[in-house]
Amino acid sequence: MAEKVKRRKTQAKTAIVDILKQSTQAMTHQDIELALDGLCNRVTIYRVLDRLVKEDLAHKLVDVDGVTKYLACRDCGENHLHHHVHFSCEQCGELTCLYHVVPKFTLPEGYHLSEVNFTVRGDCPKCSATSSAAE
Amino acid sequence: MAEKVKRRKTQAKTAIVDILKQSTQAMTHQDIELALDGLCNRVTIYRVLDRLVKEDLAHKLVDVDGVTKYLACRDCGENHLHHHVHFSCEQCGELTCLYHVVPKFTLPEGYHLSEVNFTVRGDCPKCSATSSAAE
DNA sequence: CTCTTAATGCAATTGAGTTGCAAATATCTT
DNA sequence: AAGATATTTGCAACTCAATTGCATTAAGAG
Ligand SMILES: [Mn+2]
Ligand SMILES: [Mn+2]
Ligand SMILES: [Zn+2]
Ligand SMILES: [Zn+2]
Repeated sequence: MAEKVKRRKTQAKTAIVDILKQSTQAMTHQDIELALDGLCNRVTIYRVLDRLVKEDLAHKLVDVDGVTKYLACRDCGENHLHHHVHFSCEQCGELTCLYHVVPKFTLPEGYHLSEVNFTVRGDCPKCSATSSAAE
Repeated sequence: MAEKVKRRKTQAKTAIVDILKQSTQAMTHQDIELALDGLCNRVTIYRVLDRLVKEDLAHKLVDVDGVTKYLACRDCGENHLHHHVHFSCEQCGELTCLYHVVPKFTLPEGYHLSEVNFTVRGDCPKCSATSSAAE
């Protein structure tokens, strides 16, 4: 029943994967478009990103403010679950994975977990350093 | 420096607060519009909701899929922090607060927390019950 | 009741994301 | 290498949530 689609290695896909891999933080569609500098069409970026997510090469995250961002899949293991915390900086706006911060919790009876999205907002080390220095 | 704005008690605001308070789950703008049944303009709903959030009478949440939802503020204490888990059902789509589920975690040095958004996706008790009964 | 200003309605606009379709191109087959 | 085939792309048009400007309405203070 599962349609087997033969993926192709294209210029746009290669470029986008490279850009995502080079970034330490999650990127918006717009970030990527800017980085690509006209290499391909806006729509193509959306479509490539969709494919990357399907192929488990990238993750699609929604930030606390509703902004959709993409992240290269690194060492996520089998299921590509993000059990760790994502940190969203209120000052510089960057969204990063805190791979080592894995919250502990227990769901009540009857709830069945399939995915987790734990985002913490605040000031990142960089920004809290500069803002406290300014005082 | 803080602008003191004198809020007014209007028909739209009262109705929207009532609707939010009666709901056990977070509601979208559309849900609210439907419940209001033409009582006021679409834009007014957006503006009232913004005000309610500013006045700490409601919370604005973004679901895992990017859908914005609103929730009446109940016993949130002083700072209105949602340290508990929000559960988002993949089947019925409802988003609810699991007030008793508060994850434990520790941020690394240098990170300063101001807000938390922890959403768990999966099947709610209602939906997991009916789907296992169907097998 | 009168005055001030917050709140509303309406029409137009923005911006992210999607869709249909024809043209381009990656990959497979001879 | 050339041809066949299905994927990928570009473009234009579209959808849908949310925002904005502005004239009008209506809280609520005095
Ligand atoms: Mn992954
Ligand atoms: Mn609250
Ligand atoms: Zn920062
Ligand atoms: Zn459910």
